[in-house]
Amino acid sequence: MGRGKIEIKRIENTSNRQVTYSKRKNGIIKKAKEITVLCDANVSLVIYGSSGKMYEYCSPKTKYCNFLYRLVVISFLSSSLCYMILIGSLIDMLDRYQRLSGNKLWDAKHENEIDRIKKENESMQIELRHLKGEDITSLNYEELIAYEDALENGLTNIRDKKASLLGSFS
Amino acid sequence: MGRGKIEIKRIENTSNRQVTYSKRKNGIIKKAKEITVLCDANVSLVIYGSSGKMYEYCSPKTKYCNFLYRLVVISFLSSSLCYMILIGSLIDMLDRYQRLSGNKLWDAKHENEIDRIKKENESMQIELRHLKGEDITSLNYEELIAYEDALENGLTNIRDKKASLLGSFS
DNA sequence: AGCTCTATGTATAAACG
DNA sequence: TCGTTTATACATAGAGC
Repeated sequence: MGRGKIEIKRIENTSNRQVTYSKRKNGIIKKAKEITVLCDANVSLVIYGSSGKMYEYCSPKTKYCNFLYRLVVISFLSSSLCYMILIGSLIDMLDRYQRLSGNKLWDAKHENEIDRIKKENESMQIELRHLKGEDITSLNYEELIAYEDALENGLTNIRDKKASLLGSFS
Repeated sequence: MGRGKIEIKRIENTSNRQVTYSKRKNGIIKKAKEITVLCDANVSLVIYGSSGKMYEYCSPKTKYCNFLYRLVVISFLSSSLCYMILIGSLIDMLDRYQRLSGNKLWDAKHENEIDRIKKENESMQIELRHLKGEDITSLNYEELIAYEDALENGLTNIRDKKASLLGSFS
């Protein structure tokens, strides 16, 4: 094009590549805007180069697509790292998706449930250790007596059961 | 352009609009592909017209952006309904996002984690009940002996501790 | 890095099949 | 509703600043 036709392959010269990128990026965005107006179309466009700077265009018409407009992706490919910054209504969008599709992607209540169960878990673990006589230095006398009673009671039950099992053999 | 300059405003003639849409859509997609190759850029492009049929392009380089490529939006604007069908790796992408950003949107592992903790919880509950001598009808002789040992051991530890507490008072 | 210029390659509006 | 054609408008590569 222009002063000379170019082959569609990677432009090796870095500065030429950058210049072409900038020009063509503007060109595409312009075209995207035009087709939006001319044809009632909906366009979501995200372009980003190796600099990490991102440009995007989203036609205003389809509000349910605007999450694309709000999706900012900064990709540092050179360092093999990819950061994604999602702003705004992604969660809303996912919520909508879940409602419409019936697919359960994510449940805010899970977090609470996990917390609750974990706490339950922890206290049971402590009780178990206490019953086994471990970690009992922090216990006071009353607590020790309570555990002693529980253990004696359990022992009695277990021994009764044992005896009944032996009895059934004879 | 072409045989005559056109103003950038909605093309009222439906068939002309459709033709222009089709041509320009192809043009934009071609440009998107070109800038991808020429400039090492990453492009995500979604276009859809009033017909509801959607076209998209996503440069292959940035796999972390491919969810856009896999995001199919069928929008029935005329009926004020919006269906979103998200295929494939959206969940993976969100997971990656959460890891990289530290933002907790949702955790796919929650479900598994809850299951795991619940099972742990359950087995501890059973063990606790057994140690207290409850629900022991299903236990066999060896298990009873194991519990008896554990209880005796625990009782010894608790009694020792009790004794040492009493001793420190005198 | 960003702007202008300009020759030239492309995209495309309109027309036709 | 599709391709194909073609004249024309537009985009842009390269150069210069």
